[in-house]
Amino acid sequence: MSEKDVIMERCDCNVIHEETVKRVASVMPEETELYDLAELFKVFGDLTRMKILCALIESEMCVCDLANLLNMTQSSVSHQLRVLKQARLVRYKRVGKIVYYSIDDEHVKYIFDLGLTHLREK
Amino acid sequence: MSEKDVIMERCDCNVIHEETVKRVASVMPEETELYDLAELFKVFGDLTRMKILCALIESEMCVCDLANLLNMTQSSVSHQLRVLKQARLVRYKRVGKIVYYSIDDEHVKYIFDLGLTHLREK
DNA sequence: TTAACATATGAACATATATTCAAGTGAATG
DNA sequence: CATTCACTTGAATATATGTTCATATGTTAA
Repeated sequence: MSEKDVIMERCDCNVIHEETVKRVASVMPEETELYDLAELFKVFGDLTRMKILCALIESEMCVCDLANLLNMTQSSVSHQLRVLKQARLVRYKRVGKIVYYSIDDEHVKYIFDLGLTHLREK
Repeated sequence: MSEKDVIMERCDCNVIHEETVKRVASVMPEETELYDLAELFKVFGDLTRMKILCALIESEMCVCDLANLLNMTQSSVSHQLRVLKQARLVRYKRVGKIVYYSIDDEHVKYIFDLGLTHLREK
């Protein structure tokens, strides 16, 4: 077995259903798309961010309000808002010293509700 | 300021919109429900699991097939299938030596598609 | 019952990430 | 214009988590 073969051989087991594997391989989305998708759900996958999103679905709020509502430090909230902002799930507007955050996209609520539906039906 | 007050005071900033905070607080779901929701999305928030789910949406598959399709070790796939199993996103059936995995819940596809929709509309 | 195969699992390791702490902006206000 | 307030940000730390490696389990076939 050549060195190249060794390098190529990443799996330690055999293909059992070759046709299935081929067919599924041909319809799999681009890796980058699945990566982005995982990154999106990763943002939803944290209790703090979930709470922030849930609160913002209900009402636009400033950072201080969120920190008080969630009983967290303002810094921690701000860090998480940054993550939500980068994922384009929330937007903000500055009014004087105060920064108001709100949900950026209707999909947030849909995804939120769909998750709840899944949980409650089990 | 008493010791109790110090303990209670976890936030380092003031409530600016007290009415809003009170109202939102009154409609926030139970913490445990938001926790479960975050845990659910956390499962979607990993590229490997995303690939596995995406593949299983297309077809029932055994562990070896998945490992080959995704170019991963059998062990790694098996570990992730365990996570998906615990989240009730996939189910399995044993046929002889081979274990076939499939999607356990129609919601998986809905959530998957909703995520894609969100990404593609930006 | 021994060997081979498909899969599962525990421990170790490396990496990712959430929170805290300290310090830094930017805007209003006296 | 110095101070206060709302917020941001970088670094450090602690924790969570994904992969690997070695080994164990369960099934079939020789």
